[in-house]
Amino acid sequence: MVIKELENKLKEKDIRPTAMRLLVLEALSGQEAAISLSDLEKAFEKSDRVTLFRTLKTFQEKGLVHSIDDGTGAPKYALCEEGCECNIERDLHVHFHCRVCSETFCLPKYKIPEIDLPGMFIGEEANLVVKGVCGKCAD
Amino acid sequence: MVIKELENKLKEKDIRPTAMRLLVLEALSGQEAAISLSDLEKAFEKSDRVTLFRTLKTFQEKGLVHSIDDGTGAPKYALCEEGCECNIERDLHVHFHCRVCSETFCLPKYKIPEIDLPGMFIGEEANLVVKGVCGKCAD
DNA sequence: TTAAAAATTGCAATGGCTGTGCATCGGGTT
DNA sequence: AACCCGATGCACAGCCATTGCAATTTTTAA
Repeated sequence: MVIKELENKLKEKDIRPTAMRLLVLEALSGQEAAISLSDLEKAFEKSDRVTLFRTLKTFQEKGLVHSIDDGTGAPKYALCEEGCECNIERDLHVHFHCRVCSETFCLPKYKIPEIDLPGMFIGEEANLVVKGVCGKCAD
Repeated sequence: MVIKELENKLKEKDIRPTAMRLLVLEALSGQEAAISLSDLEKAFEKSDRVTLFRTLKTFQEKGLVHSIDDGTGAPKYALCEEGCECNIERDLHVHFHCRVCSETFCLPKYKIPEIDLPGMFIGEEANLVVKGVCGKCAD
């Protein structure tokens, strides 16, 4: 049963599986692209914005999702992949933002290259967003 | 005379040199780090936020400054350097954001490496922000 | 030099977004 | 069953970019 799988996914991360959270997790699972809080709100018209906000916050704290700042002003959220180390170390993978459909994709296979900074700077994390046109919008 | 230099800088970029603009340009010139609209507003308490906003927008359109999204929610602005091609092609250089003093620096010598994207993605520009601690705050 | 036109500026206000305080609800525990 | 604690929903505050409009300043033209 699919609901069971979602439940387990939450329990694995030490998140109490409420109805709301199962729905949000399901929505995130069905998405290829990262989604913003507003996107979620549109998908769940019946629910409160703040609840969704806090749900995402909880997911993030527990390491179930990571947030992406793609420069649109609104953070986007995506499920962490198997090997996602976004909460352990720096978030290393590249994100792609399509200027046509405004969707943002994780490119987990593409890591951010090391940057040799000038001596006085100590780098801790890095965020690389490539903008352009995605496959769906290119045709 | 210094004012003359600032004036020329504006005229070069086809910007009409008003008092406001000269002051903003002067403020930008004196800064090593990139500054936000709010920073500017604090420096010019007598002037209106919207005017400063539009001044920066004009500067940006004319290629005098470029804006940086360092993930703090508020865009920051920095003067374009000699070889800055931010409006011609993609903005290639790296920015550094200090989590202690919240300042953002341009690292014009550090270019964003080319990323080989999966076939369906067409990259047009890229934004790389490294976060950490700057020299002033490291001590 | 003066009048008209255009650009700039300042004020008021809007809309989008994150985030907080507080009361309520519901599920789990004793 | 009574209790407790976390989750939820509502109201609201705060920050930011952005627009409309009127007043002012600067440029252009006569």
